[in-house]
Amino acid sequence: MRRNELAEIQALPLFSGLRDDSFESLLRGAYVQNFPPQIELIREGDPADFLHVVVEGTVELFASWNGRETTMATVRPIATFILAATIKDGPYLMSARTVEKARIILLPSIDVRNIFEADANFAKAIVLELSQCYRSVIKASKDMKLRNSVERLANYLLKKDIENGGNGQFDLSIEKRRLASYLGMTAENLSRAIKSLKDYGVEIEGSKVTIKSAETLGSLAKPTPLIDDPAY
Amino acid sequence: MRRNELAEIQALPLFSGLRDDSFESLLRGAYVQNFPPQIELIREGDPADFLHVVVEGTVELFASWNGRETTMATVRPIATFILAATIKDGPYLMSARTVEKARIILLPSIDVRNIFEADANFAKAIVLELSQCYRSVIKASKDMKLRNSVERLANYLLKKDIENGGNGQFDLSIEKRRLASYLGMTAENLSRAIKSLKDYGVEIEGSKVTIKSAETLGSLAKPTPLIDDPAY
DNA sequence: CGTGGCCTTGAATGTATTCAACGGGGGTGG
DNA sequence: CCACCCCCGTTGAATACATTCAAGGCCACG
Repeated sequence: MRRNELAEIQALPLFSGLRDDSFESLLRGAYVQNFPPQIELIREGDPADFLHVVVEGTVELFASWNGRETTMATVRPIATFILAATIKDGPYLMSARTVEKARIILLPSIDVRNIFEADANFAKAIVLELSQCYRSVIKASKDMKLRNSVERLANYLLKKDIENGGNGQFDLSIEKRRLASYLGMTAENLSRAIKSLKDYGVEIEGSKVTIKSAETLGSLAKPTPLIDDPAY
Repeated sequence: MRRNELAEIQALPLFSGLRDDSFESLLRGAYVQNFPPQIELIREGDPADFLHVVVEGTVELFASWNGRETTMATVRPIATFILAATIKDGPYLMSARTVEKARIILLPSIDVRNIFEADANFAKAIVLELSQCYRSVIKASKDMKLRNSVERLANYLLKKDIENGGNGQFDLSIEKRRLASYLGMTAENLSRAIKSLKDYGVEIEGSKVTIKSAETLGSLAKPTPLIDDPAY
């Protein structure tokens, strides 16, 4: 494990409050791995042997049933996934695969559970992390159920614009077919959604996005912190 | 508060491990209230002043945006809701209303947070409860995204059948319009879904449900613990 | 006996997916 | 260096799934 990564991990809210001995014993069984794109990391139904921490790259959580598949969430650095399964010692409810190449820390679930039992600070940190995860899923679910595809795209673009300085010009740093999946629609449908946003002053050429008026786009998107603010 | 309720509350996984002094101070600020049907208990966006525990009746969690509304979950005794908002001291992400008349315990969030800080056992119990809530939402989300309305109904009926002894005869103890909302569809659509299940040996007259062959219905429903088992 | 609510049914509409076809750009191999 | 090919993105048409709107039946209740 790289030295600066170690510091970075210890700085994570989830681990920052740990006693030194807890943190050490957690890392003793841990290892880091680099994965190429499109590798399946875990499969739903399997026992949750490791808590995963995404240090670099992007991971997609998805679920399948009866030959169908749907994207549930996207995890970017630095964040954990399948914490709940680890804690409950239950099976994964979702599968995960890398989207871009990714660097991931694997912490044996048994260690996580042991330290959770022994170190009250860790238990508290887990509560906060879990609350965050829970609320993220709720927000994603609201986005999916309450908005149609054009509205989801509009809100996504507004969010990205702000992340990139809010000057109405930024790069879509993601393949369109992945974006489509991320937004819960087909690639074809995304094409049409992009087209229909022209009326609201959105221009997308290749990966270059131009929003002529955030006001106008906002009148369609109607963003709200109760869905769109990750910190809420 | 009724005496037997107090015992019942203390028996909840969430509270059973508490130190006696913690439990007492938690109850000091608590109160119990009876609500008629269709009362709005909390509104999304409001600060999370109380942790709610449903002792009796049914509560629906729902979310709104831009004039639309969708049911997110249904809470039945004995369970808590909005634990995550309470812990994070954040705003509610969902609204809640009673469906049937309900008896609910209200625990001031500030007390919950204080005891969470002071009593490590409580922190652990909260982690388990939160994990449970999280996984429930994931399962509900999978049900919604991976299945169409007929399949959701089929799985619902199979589950209810088992709850009622699994003899293929039971009572739909819920209004159809509510069931429709619970299953994420309109009342009209539920009517049609019921009709289309006739081919699979399902007969619904009024509130009496008859499943001629759980096998046949199962071939359509394809239930899986990764979506349908609440204990998973 | 009337009335209101719940349920059902039909028709029209909307949203999104599927299937098929095509264009263009980047990379590879000749 | 160029031709080829593959993959991504786009577009159109057909289809699937679900909602909306309108109307009518049934039952319980006053």
